[in-house]
Amino acid sequence: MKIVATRFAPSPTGPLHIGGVRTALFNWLYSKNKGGKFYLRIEDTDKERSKEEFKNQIINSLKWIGIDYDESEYIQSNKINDHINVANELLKKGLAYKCYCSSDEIEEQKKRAKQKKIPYIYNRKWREKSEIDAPKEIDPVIRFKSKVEGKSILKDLVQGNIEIENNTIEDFVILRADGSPTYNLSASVDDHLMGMTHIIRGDDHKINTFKQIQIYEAMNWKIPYFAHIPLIHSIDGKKLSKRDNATTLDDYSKIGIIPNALRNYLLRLGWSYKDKEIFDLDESIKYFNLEGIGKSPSKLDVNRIYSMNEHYIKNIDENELFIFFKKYCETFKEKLPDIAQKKIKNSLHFLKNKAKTLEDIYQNSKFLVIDKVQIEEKDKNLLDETAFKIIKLFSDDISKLSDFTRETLEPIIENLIKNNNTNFKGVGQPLRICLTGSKFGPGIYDILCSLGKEEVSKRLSQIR
RNA sequence: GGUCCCUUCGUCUAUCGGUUAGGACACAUGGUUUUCAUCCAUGAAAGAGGGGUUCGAUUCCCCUAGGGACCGCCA
Repeated sequence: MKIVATRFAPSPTGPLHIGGVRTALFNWLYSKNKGGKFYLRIEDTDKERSKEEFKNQIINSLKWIGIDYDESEYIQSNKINDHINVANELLKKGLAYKCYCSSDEIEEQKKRAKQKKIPYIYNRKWREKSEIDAPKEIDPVIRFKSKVEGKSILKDLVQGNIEIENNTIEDFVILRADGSPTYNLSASVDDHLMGMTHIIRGDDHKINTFKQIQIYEAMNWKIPYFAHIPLIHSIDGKKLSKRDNATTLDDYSKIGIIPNALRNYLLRLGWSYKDKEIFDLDESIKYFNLEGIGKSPSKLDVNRIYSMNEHYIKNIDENELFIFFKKYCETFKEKLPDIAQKKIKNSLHFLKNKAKTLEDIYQNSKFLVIDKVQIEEKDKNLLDETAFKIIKLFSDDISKLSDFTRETLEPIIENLIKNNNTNFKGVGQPLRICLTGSKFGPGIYDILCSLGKEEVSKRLSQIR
């Protein structure tokens, strides 16, 4: 039994979006599950639109979410000669032919088909025609001789058997007039050369698969297994496109989504394993299979990405979380000074409890590192004379404290409540406002202990 | 227009002929709490419609409707 080999084959003509990442993830997980290989192939044969920056973005996205690939990226344009050779071989075998139709002629036929509302399909005009009749001024394209009779069945691992009449597949171009190979040729040749056993890709490739299988058959190559996964739709029910907003990984990392969470979300979008929702990396690999992939397209739900993120923020190891946070700040906010890092790291255990994203942690941590407390205008009137009195008393009380912990602070606050005939809010709220500038924030003991005695005294003394 | 695919709560999904159709997110209500959250409990919420097959259909088949993909000398 041959070792399982899968690949992800994006074209670097735009930023990789979340649907592509899911395809990559499924391929990667499948090969990991089977102990196989996973490759990245950059399909950069569209010279006009392929950009180095997109290639880098693709590679970085995969890296960010934790998908690694065997060997180095396979650059399709480096293999063009192999593709051309196959085209020539097909030509020699009589399984492909030169077509001398001008683009104008083809366009004309398409237009006419549209007017008559009949499906356009190339009329195979040059399939049997002699080249002696060829117009000199036209560089021919090479077309593949598709089957014209009978039916083909694709045994799809996700969709089941798909049957199609062969005459609906036209004699597709495999070599352009300029001699360059087209997608269906290049992809088939590369997949064969790279030894792919399983091709897991979006639903939108289904018709291509019928073409590619014919190339395999013509060349007498072993046909890989195919699995066409349903597409991800945006909330309006359409296929995600590169032109949609907020669908690249960068967009999610920018708002403070962590890779583990997005990976888990993407895994469960269109795939399931019983009722299980949370899959750590090892579990993803252990349980992933093709049987769990659903047949219907699924909609992207940002809400769920947030809640998944919240779950991961609250549950992953704090050191790991801090590494994500640090990286996040460096990339999207500011490089944190060591002292700020230390303070935040020590406070992560309570900061994370109010956070859905790394951005939230960043916002929540601000009170720790500011020089001077700015009290929000709307909260100023909450500080009345009683409040100032209590703050003064509190300051006096803690000045005698050698040990500044929850245990030593609790009796102080309880006494204040009792002696001033108030409740916890009467003490906690003014303290919180004076120390953080807002009436919202972490628990009062978390604030006090994370700031420390000196900083608390300093901030309280600066009031008024 | 042609070909192909899909259809269970708002969303992601479980169910592989017999279930009070389950879970998760979101939502609502209540509780805990020290503000905001968290957390806990409870609730509302689904088989597109119509025919078959069957003792029995969400599940199998057909039709209709709706949605989607593809129909490039792009990938």
